Amino acid sequence: MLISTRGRYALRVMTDLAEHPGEGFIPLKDIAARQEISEKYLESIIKLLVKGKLLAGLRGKGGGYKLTRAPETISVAEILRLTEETLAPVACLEPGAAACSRVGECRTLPLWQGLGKLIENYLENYTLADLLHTDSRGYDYVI
Amino acid sequence: MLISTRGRYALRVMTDLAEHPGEGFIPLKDIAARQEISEKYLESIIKLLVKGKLLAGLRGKGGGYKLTRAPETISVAEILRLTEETLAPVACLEPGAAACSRVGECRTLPLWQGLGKLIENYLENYTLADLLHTDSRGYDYVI
DNA sequence: GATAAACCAACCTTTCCGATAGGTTGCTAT
DNA sequence: ATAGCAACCTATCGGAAAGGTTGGTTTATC
Repeated sequence: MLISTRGRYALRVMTDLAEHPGEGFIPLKDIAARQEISEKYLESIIKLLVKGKLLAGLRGKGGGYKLTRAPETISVAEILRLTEETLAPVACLEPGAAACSRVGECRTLPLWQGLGKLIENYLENYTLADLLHTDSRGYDYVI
Repeated sequence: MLISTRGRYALRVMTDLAEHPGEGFIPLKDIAARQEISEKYLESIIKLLVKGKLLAGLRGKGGGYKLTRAPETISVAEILRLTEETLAPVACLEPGAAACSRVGECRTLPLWQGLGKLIENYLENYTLADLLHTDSRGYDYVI
């Protein structure tokens, strides 16, 4: 499993907010209800998005969350990097992974590097705005 | 993490055997030594490969393991499917996943389907024989 | 019959995911 | 000013899976 529930939920939150633009701040409670996700669990996820500056939170009555940037400028990769430990398909490709002592003789490294690059490109070029158009995209989308 | 240590080790085993063709059966001990993997742990991995008919085992003195087919005809996907629970990037794409009740309204499904297909294609078209050529492949390899 | 090797079955430890619970701070309307 | 709303913070927990270990049994060869 490359993407955990956390990541998937984060994406749904962002999509939800993108679908309700110009409505000011939207309370977590509303998002949780619409997306059918536990408020408490969602809270821990949103915290990551706020910390990553993708969302702004406002306290008190009339408060809630909203996007800090336009959906067209936010990539899926950017969102997932905030919730996932890593997007690398294998451990040895993780940023700051203990350099494998077998690098020189490793026959599988190019395979993993190719796969990692493929995934990275895909997620990097898929924007939040793209997610709003449920129709055409998907399957055929290759860099 | 999409691919676990088990999967990576499995690939290294297969590569190791492919690099020593025509030598009959190769004992696990030799593979473990060359690949610097614990014999016992490797045993549990090889068992899966035998069960999946990619390897044949012979007991007793002079015994060991060998490939059952030519490296050109064995895809990386095939190997990984024996060791990994799934190659799906997200839970909702797993074979036999409880059909999500939100399928109709899910904005992220096409994203995941596209990603899953991308990964699948890549691994399906990468063969064991390709792994032996450490050089060019990798990065630029896109379906 | 001793040795080499595949096979088999438990078991254990650590880590992380998904989730819950309860409390604190800051904002706004009355 | 103050009541209530909603974001924010901290801690805890059960379960699953990964990664690995230990010990034993069967089959073949010399």
